[in-house]
Amino acid sequence: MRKPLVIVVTGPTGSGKTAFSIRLAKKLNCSIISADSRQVFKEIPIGSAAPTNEELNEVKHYLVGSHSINDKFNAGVFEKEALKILESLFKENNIQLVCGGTGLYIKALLEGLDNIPDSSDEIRTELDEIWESDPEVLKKQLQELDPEYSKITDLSNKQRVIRALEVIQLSGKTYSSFRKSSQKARDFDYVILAMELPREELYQRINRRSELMIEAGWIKEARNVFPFREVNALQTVGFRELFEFFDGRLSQEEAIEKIKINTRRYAKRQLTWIRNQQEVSWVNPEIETESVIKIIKDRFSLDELS
RNA sequence: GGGGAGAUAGCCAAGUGGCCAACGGCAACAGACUGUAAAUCUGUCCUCUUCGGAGUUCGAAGGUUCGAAUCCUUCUCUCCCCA
Repeated sequence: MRKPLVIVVTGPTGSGKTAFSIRLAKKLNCSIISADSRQVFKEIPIGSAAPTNEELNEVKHYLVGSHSINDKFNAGVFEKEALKILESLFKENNIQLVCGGTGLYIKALLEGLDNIPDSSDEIRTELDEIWESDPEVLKKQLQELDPEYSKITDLSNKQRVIRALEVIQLSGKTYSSFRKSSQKARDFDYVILAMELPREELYQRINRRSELMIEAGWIKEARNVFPFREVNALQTVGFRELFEFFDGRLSQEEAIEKIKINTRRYAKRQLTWIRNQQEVSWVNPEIETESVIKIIKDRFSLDELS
């Protein structure tokens, strides 16, 4: 018997992944596991452009609104939870869908993360304070403690430097000693479909969607989570700008304009990742599901697909 | 009609004789990415380039000067004030 198959639907924000994946899931009679680092949080469905309740009723979704912004959620947690869900879903149907725009999460699920110690808030806070007062201290420290990683990483990238030092503190070993980039064995095959749209059209969709999200009550949603503005889950395009609006540093119009710009920039980063980190098949989000199924059939010479 | 201010690269904007292809910022484009990833960071950004350079720019046209985005003249346009 052949291995189960995971169909991954990815693409930049606003490219139409959600609608596409729901169409495909209904055809294949399977569920959808979301690979989206913000849609997991139940407090921010509007701001993360999560599937609507109607959409959620059409197809069973996992990892959408399943966690709280105060929970710890990251690529490692995602890898573990998504694998567990997949395993149980494969008992019903050996084709399943993963849909999302968080490239790192998808990579973690498909290839696995190396066994590196999990993050520690205490150490991070401590290192963060040092960085804020003088980044050079930590840069030098990393160069001494892990010259190998210092060479390949960007020392002006605070998050990278802090993570490396964090791992060193936690383990007593260098960060580079953990980084094997070894692919973990997975008992499923996968194919990645990426939504392809002309850049101009994508940007127009993003602009329009930002307005719709505001109309749908995004500002109220943001007000509700405003007290937790420091949590990682809210270091997110849109919320930051709305918080600035609440602070009185931006007018509402300015905040919305900035949201559009920053969402476009985010989409661009996603495209860079997809283009260079993964091997994907580009498809137009309007494509007929029959054509998609044909692409997959051809790839895996599957006959049981109907 | 009279008086004043200003026109700089896609946008905002600094520069008031040589160190200016022109500070900064934004947008745009490209890239990196292993537990913060909707995060974080890097590069390009007048044209051409064998990346050493070469060529054309600072509203327009003239002029002064060894040398002008910067000084002078005229013209065009924009804004403000008084009529």
